[in-house]
Amino acid sequence: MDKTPDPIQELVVAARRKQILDAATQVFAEKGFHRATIKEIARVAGIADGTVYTYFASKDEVLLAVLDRLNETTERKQHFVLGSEQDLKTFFRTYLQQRMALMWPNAEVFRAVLPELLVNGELRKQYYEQVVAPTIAIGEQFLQGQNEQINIPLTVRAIAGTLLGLLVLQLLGDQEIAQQWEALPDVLADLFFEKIL
Amino acid sequence: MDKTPDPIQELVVAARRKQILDAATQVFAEKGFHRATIKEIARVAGIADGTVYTYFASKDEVLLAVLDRLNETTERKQHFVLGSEQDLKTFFRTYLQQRMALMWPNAEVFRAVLPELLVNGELRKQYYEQVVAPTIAIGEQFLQGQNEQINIPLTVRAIAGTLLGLLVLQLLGDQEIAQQWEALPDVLADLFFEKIL
Amino acid sequence: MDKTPDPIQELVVAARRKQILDAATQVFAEKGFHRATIKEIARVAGIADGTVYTYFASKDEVLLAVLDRLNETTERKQHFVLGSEQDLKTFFRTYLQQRMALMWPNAEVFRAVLPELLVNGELRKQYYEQVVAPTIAIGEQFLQGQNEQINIPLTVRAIAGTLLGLLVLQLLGDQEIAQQWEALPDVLADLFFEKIL
Amino acid sequence: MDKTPDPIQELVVAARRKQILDAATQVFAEKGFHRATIKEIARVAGIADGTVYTYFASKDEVLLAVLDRLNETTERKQHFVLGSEQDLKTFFRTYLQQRMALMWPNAEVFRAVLPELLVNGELRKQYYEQVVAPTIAIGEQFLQGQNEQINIPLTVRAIAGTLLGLLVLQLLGDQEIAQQWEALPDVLADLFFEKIL
DNA sequence: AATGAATGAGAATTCATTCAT
DNA sequence: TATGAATGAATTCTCATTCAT
Repeated sequence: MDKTPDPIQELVVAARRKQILDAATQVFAEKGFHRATIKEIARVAGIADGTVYTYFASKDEVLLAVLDRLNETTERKQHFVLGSEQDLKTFFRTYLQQRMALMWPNAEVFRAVLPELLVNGELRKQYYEQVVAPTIAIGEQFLQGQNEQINIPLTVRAIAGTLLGLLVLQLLGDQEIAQQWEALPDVLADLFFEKIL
Repeated sequence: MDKTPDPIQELVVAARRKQILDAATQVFAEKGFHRATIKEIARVAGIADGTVYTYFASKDEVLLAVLDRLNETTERKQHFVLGSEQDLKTFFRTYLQQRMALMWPNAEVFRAVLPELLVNGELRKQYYEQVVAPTIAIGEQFLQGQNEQINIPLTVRAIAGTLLGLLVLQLLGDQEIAQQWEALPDVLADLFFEKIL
Repeated sequence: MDKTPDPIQELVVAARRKQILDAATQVFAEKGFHRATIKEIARVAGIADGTVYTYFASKDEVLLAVLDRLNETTERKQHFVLGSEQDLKTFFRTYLQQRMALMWPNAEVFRAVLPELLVNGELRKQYYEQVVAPTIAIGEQFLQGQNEQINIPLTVRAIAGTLLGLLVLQLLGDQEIAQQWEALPDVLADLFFEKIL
Repeated sequence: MDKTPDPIQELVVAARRKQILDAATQVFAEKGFHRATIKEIARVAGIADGTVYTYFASKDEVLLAVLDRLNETTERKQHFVLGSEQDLKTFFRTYLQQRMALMWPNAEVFRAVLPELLVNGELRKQYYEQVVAPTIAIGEQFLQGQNEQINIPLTVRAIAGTLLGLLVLQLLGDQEIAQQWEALPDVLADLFFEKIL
């Protein structure tokens, strides 16, 4: 009586979900969560309005799923980095490159998600615990033992904040960042590890 | 038929506008732009729904005005800094202190405004030109001639981004930043001007 | 800041509520609760859809209010009877006349309300406690001491049920009852108090 | 091209219809016609949504069929009574016992069907002609010649109404009737045939 | 025949905006 | 000018029904 896990069905379902989430991501990014309508998401996905509700219980769930997918991408690829260790600056630059390779392509998703994240307490909490806090924790572990003098929590947050802030700046319309983003890892590595100022 | 510029009237009008904008700022910050209703803004302002439309053409205009007021505050107080010059690090720390004294109290307004800024192209452009671009320009002027080696545009954006990113991190629920924000100028000055890592 | 009880406003509000409830009663009676739409109720009331929600929080509340109004009518006029006492049969006939004078004009409201009453547990409970139970209780008090032999609870329910059943029969399309309803008090008085069968 | 009346097929079809009608009866009784969904009826029947439409043209048809089945049951078993005749009171009590044995188990079906009956003119007409009118006619025949004084049509309707009303009272939540329903035939026989009041 | 995903019409509800008082 | 009731467009979500597999 229960769900027989038909592997073909699962593929179809996964494909449909992806189709809807892709559409939702695009429409959210263009219009923001509230101005986006199920009608338009369905239109972009090339399906009927009602079909969205076969795969997601509500518009909120669609947003959640968009967010989840973002996390999954982030999490899955994060591991590569942790093994390779050299001097801190080189490591940092490599880490940045990878981090940014993940963030930048998803910049537009961010535009879609950040607004709700800022305003929706429940969502925010979930995102902070699942994505932000772990990232910061990793950074804090790294700085542990590096330098006794520094305020580790704030320093880590400053560095994480720099990446986040640059992303937001770009979303706010800054062209320079978009154009030179490949140069950013070097610039930031210099900024944080050399006495350039 | 022309507008008689009655100075008393103007005062009354200004006071009413402020009353509405204060309420709007608060409600936008609590609920975000879309979830905020004119009814609630009016309620918080202690006036009738319709009265809002005597002073603002639409809900969008109210948001615009909230944003404008934020800009004005920022701009007006920005000048103070420019005169006093000492060594760069000290100056930077002082600058940060002032900048943050402006930004942090308005953090919640940011929560309300940023989502719309990210999503509303018109608004975004206006904000970028009026607030972001000038700020960056000032930074670029400062770095000009400091150090020939560095990528000035990106470095300035990185520094500005750090502030912005820390603000967003805080809005995303980070407690550490909120608790230690007074320590931030020192931490950042060290991070950028000393070789601490 | 709170509600200033403006007597004129209250009249207007009461009139509007009545206007909506009249329309709702009619549409509920014609189509039943579920098939009735707010759109049609508003149309019959001669107002816009949204206006209904100025006076009632939801469609359910409209039904509740229709029901309440039915109760009020019933309660208010019930008192007349209780004082006048003669022989039981005469009293019963008089009581029936009054009861039916209340029920028959509201027959169509019943058609509207009964379906929901049968299906909606919450509503049903409220209706039973507020209307049915008190009516039965009154009947039981009357029979108390009349005749020791009889099963008072069931007898009272049978008599009340007869009235209710005749109403339902009529709602089911019986013409005879509708045509002769003025003869019913006599017929029932004979049926219950004379040995006619 | 013609329909081949395969007897085995017919059995299968009949079994499926019963399966669906049983499920529908249950779900209608629980939730009422409108709140019941084809999805749930199918789930309870253990089949797919679409399959319902292989056996019934629409949700309305399912209701019709539930009602029809109710009628058939009632009609089929009604005949037994007509032969056995004794004194009227005894006969009446016996008749009641049988009638109630038919009605009470189907009380919950009534809850589902009555609302639609009250509201749906077509259904109502059909039900009245097929079930109510014949029952009343039988009663009228019985009273014919019993007593010249009485208003036969109304008296019969009163008696039938009593049964119907008691059923509705029970559906409205009355516990007493449900608990004592076996005593009802005696109570009613006394009420109608003895001068107890 | 059976399935159940897809469809899309339709319903309740919200809320920015208008306008008579 | 201030009011707040009235408006009705727009939105989310439901569910009877269809139809390709």
